Amino acid sequence: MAFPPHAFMFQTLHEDQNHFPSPYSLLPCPPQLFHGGMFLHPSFSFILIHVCTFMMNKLNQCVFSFSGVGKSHQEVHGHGDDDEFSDDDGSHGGEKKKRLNMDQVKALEKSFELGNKLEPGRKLQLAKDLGLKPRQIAIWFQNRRARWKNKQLEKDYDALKKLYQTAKADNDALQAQNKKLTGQLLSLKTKDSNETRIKNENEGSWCSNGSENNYDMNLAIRPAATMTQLLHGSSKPSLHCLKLDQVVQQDQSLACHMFNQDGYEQQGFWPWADQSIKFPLN
DNA sequence: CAATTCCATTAGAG
DNA sequence: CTCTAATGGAATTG
Repeated sequence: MAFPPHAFMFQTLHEDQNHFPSPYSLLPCPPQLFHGGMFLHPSFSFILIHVCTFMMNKLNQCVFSFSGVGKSHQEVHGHGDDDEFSDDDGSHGGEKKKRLNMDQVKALEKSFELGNKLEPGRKLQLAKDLGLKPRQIAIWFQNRRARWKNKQLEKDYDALKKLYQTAKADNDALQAQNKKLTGQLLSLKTKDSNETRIKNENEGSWCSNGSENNYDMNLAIRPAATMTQLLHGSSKPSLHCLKLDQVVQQDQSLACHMFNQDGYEQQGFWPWADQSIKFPLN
């Protein structure tokens, strides 16, 4: 069998729903019971449904209760209820889809607020109170849960969007600050190198004079280079012999290490975070 | 394993 | 068009 008999029967009916009432709202028993699980020729199914529909229309005029009907496909899939085939809402054979009225929706909404899961007892009570089939109550709750979930997703999305925008604004501010500080650093280095050159021209090479006094003095007037030494833990006098481009290169790499590629400060990079080390900017 | 719920989808009403 | 009642298969639950 290429497809289940039930599916075939439903398809046959579904395509003709303009002419015939919805099969599941009419069948007094599940499709399987009509053909006992055997494949039916389309025309045979068709005739059976006609007969069934006719019988149901007749039956719908009477009071009936199917308490002893066997488990249907619908029931297995939660689509069946004990009064599945009653016509409590006054519609005729389910030929037209009918929207629930305001009072029914109000009552269902109220019940949904109490709990979005529908217990069997509540389902039956609601169905009785609102003049609907229990199946309709179950479907309404199912669809209502789906709507609630969609709303919730939208809310979550909005909340995440706000968080992102806040984080982005913070990041932009930090990037701007980073750029500003890098600029300041660069100007300090330029100033420093100019002063060093002038000093060298006036006094000759201080590199040959390795006295501690000179070293201390240079610490005071070469903040950028000094910072590099402090951060790299180097106090060797030989550093003083660095050429200008070497100093710039070193401090540029320092600036790069201070922040990662995204402009975020590298955690644990700043040594003075714990030791309150300060260095002169001017 | 039966009942229930979820999910994607269809189709009718407005 | 949108909204929602309804379907049916898959997944979950007890």
